[in-house]
Amino acid sequence: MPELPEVETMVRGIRKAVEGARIVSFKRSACKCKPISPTPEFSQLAKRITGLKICAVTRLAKRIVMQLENEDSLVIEPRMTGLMLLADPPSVEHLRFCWELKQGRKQFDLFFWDRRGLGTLKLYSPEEFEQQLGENKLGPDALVITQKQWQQRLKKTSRPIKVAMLDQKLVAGIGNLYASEILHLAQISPLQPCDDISESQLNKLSKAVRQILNKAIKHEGSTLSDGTYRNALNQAGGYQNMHRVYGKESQICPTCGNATITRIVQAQRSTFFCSNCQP
DNA sequence: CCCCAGTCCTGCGGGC
DNA sequence: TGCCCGCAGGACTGGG
Repeated sequence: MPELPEVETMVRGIRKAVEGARIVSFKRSACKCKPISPTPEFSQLAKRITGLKICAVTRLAKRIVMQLENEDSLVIEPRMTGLMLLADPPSVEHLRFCWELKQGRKQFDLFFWDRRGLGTLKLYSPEEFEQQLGENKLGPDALVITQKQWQQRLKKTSRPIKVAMLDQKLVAGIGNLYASEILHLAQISPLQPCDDISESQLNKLSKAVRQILNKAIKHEGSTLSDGTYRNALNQAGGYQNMHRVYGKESQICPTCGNATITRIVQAQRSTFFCSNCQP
């Protein structure tokens, strides 16, 4: 499921080809499943972006932002199963949108593919962008947040740390999979109340966040057994082979070799941890 | 304001 | 063999 590392991999995978390219056409795919409705509606959005140059492709938390030459931003949120691809998508039936792009003499396609269709596509003016995705809507990016900021933000709440880490207003970019992996490396129980976390634990946490996310980026993200996540060239990631706790219920903890991994449900989401390493 | 449960969406796997 | 149900978790919404 695309979290920060997977979205960063998508951005890096399309950036070179897409930055500086011009949108020749924008098409909606006629798949049998329920169509994704962009904002604004498709024909209006198509009219507003056709012919424009894409100046920059960046990541904002778990979103992909394509900055257009007229200052509008096209924002893609892959959510659970969305992919941005330069290569042919995994299947034709879940292809959602296609941008025909031209860079110099080269013409090529950029695809948005999404099996479950929870992904979103939105076009924002600069004012709308600030209103919808400004600082009060999203916390600091997980790769940039400092130990001091963690401390200031966590002391304000008594929620369990794992639940708070998924709150995008508190910190942006961490999702369910990496939250478990980060807490395991930091040796912190997912149940620990935020306002109860010690200085030395904060230090471990802020280091573990960057360590896990950077390593996951290096390995181009996690492709789970359903095989959904792919990079821009439709290739699987490699970080799933390095998971220590996520999806490992009842298996021996690879860190301590003693306890077995426990699965609990927090805020309706699975959490995996080792009760020995993370007391 | 804070927090939680419910909702969207599709494919898959288990139970019968 | 086929059907039904629950589950996976991004982010948003409504209500306590």
